[in-house]
Amino acid sequence: MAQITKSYEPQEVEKKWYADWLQAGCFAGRANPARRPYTIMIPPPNVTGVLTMGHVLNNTLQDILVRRARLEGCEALWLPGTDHAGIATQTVVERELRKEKKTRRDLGREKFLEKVWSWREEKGGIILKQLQALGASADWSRTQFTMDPAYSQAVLKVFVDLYGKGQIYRGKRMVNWCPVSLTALSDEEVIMKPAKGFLYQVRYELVSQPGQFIEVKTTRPETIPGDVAIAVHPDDPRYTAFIGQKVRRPIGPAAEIPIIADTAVDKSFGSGALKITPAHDKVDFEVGQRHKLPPIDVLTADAKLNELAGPELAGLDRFAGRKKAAELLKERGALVKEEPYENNVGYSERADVPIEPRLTWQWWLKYPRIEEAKSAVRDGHIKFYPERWSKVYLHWLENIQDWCISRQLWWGHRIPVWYAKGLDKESLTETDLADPKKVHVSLEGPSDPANWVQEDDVLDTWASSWLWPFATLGWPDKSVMDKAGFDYFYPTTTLVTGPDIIFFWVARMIMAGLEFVRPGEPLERRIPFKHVYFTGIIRDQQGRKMSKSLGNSPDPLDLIAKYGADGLRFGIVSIAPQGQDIRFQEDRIEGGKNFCNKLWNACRFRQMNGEMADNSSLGAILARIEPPKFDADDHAILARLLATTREVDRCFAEFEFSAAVQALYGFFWNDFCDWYVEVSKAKLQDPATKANCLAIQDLVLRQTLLLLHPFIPFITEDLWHQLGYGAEGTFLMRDTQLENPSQIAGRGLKLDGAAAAQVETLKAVVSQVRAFKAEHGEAASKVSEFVVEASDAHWTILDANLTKLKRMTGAGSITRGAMSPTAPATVTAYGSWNLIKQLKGDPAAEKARLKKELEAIAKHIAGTQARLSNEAFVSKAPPAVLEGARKQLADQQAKQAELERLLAALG
RNA sequence: GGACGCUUAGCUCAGUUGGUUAGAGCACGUGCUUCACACGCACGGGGUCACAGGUUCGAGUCCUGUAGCGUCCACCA
Repeated sequence: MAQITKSYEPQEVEKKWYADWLQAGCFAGRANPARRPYTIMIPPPNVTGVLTMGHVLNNTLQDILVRRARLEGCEALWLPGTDHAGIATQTVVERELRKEKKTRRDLGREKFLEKVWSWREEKGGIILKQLQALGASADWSRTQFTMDPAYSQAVLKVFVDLYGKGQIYRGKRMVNWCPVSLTALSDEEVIMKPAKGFLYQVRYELVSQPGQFIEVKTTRPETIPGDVAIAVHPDDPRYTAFIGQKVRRPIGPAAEIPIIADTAVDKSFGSGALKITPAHDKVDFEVGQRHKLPPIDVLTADAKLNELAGPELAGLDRFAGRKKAAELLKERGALVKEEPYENNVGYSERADVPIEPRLTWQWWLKYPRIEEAKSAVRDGHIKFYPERWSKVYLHWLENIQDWCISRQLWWGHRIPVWYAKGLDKESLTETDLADPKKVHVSLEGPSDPANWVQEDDVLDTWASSWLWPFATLGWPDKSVMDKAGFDYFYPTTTLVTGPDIIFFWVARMIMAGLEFVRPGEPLERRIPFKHVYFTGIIRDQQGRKMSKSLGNSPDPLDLIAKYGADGLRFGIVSIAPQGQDIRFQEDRIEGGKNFCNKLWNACRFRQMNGEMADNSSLGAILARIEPPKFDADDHAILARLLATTREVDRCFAEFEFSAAVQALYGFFWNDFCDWYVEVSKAKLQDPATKANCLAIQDLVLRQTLLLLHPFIPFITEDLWHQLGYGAEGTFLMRDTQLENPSQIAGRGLKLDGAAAAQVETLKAVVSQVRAFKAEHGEAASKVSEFVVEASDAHWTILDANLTKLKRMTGAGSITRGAMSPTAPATVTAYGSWNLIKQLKGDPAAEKARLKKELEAIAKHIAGTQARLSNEAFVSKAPPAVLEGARKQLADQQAKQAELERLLAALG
């Protein structure tokens, strides 16, 4: 066996093991009835994306879950893939085209799509390669892409199916229009942002009473040419007389428009009168509908004013038009007032410009299974972690609106609808739409394609990714599903994602699963996943979201190069408590690396301290352990090992990853390295205790590697083999099962519970003695001589641990005897320790020190006594607490007495 | 306007059902090239747990309110 190197160098180790795992097919998930399935579908990143810190966290957690599942004996499937990301990808390619001074229309649909595909060939999958560098144990042979032929078939089938069920319809309605991307957007893709502007107070002259006006307030004077009415509240006494009268539109084509009454008007806002512009506002549109007032659209698709806005405004961009309209109003004396105003404006998420409410023909989806989707979460078939997100989810479902699923883009799934040639698509009626001679909807398309024209629009990306949990397993093709193990792996076990896509993706997947999978079967067989773990968002030091545009996100690959993939994984998980946003700190990643190095060196220490014995199985190690030779430290370390194992179990059950990491860190670094390994140094010198001590180390290291493996897979796999835990050709990650503590405890080991408490006390004593030395100017490494005055019981304990204690306190000798009154002493839980090298201690200083300590203890005693003399406390506190307080008082008083005795001895 | 989250050491954060003197990592100070590890060891300084009330024998923890920060939802032009 090769000697373990002095420090851990991750690069070679990571490369080697990832290649070996791939080579051996360790990541494959295959239906295996002998095991429980554990399934995770990756939230598919954008196909042309690159790895961000958010991906690192998200995918590390998924990898942790599947690796742990494997160790628990599950058949784990982590299915990877990418999303075609319609708008995002198309935007990127169009930007490239613009460098050549071309637009997608110059190329035409077909050529443009070729370009996108070749872009995808070039950049696609980079992110998956990056995930491999992170150690992701996904089944790459199953990699899916939402534009793959089979996946696309599933998407189109769903469209046809829902259309057949009447859940999908075409309608001319108000949509959120992005004037840059030139497409409709769903409500979820619109972000409300406060925008600074002006509130213009405008007066409209009454036709019948010249010189009389009605005033309205608006932020968008450029849409006045599109006004079709002025609305007031029917119950507003100020305006009762105005209802039914007409006013003149102050700018744009001359027109007389009516004053109408509608309850949508808020009496208390502004003047209480509202201009009605049905083509450019959702509420106005509804009002217009109610009053049968046809909309006048004064904007073009890219948000310039058109000829309907009148010659003064036509051709202007909407913002220039706004200024111009205000000027025109002023000139005509119609502008009463103009005041700075801040209101919320909807922005296009992708293009970051204000969206326009726009009346267009679109395809709409009435969500299926809304009620079932609610109960799936409400009744606990799907559990959210943290639970509070379920409230957000339910609230959204309560207020759900039809989903605009068509996009005026080219990159995406083209909608499987054909219109009869020559049909005027702009003026379709309900009857036309229902007529199969005019509108054809099918997977195969019409049999006489020459007579038909296919719909130009494509589907919203989310209208493909909402099928991810089952379309990736071959749905709806029965033979592919069987091959993929659909029956075995669905429903998936856990979804790991960010709360920012709870509506976009999570809720929709739930509805899709309920609608399409295993129709007629119980809800719990149709849901797409059982657990949803919502990660926090990674922020920078200033608390800003990490994003490419801000450039505040470190490149994960740089971090891997610097700290190793394991270091990065350990670090990121340790700062990611459940459901809380994370402020990224690189020093935590460094901490991860340092932990790996610590682990490495502890194994190195084991290897340097004796021949490796039979480590081939847990049983083999347990057979080498000799319980009769156990001392308190042996009992204590194994008890802590079992407790840590249980704690990690609990953490996995409750998705508390950072708590698991902290538990393992504390156990390994503090309990094992700082104490057990240190006391081992004495035990290893003694042939009588050496073999048992090494066996215990082997047991602890083995279990620690198993527990740590999901978090830091590379180094644990490597050390697993270096220490002989795994045979050649086998893998920790694939061929090993995590045994639970009761099994370990069940192999003839009776752990003494009291030993742990004794070790804790010994640690405190050692710590106190070290501090005592430091206080008196003796370096920890300096050999000191101690005389201890202790009770028989305490001395017995000290005596039993003498060699270790000498090493831990840096003592040449620790003897029992009478104290020197002049040498400094410290009162510990196990006797008073006298530092006799300092015979010439300064009695005055020593006195002062003791007095200070006495003062402190007196305070504590007073506090404890006060509690104990409180009648209510004594009668109401639980016995354990009461007893604890009494014992505390006794200890404090004993210490006080001892301090007083020392003080008296000083004279 | 509604909902949710956060506020604990200089920084980033833990703190399970209320129970001794509130913890960790980093940073800081002192001392250590001790035969696993300086990516380390030992010791130390540092907190009126945002604020104000309340419940309780006992509150960082439960309740009410206030403030600040953040997120989401919402058709006030």
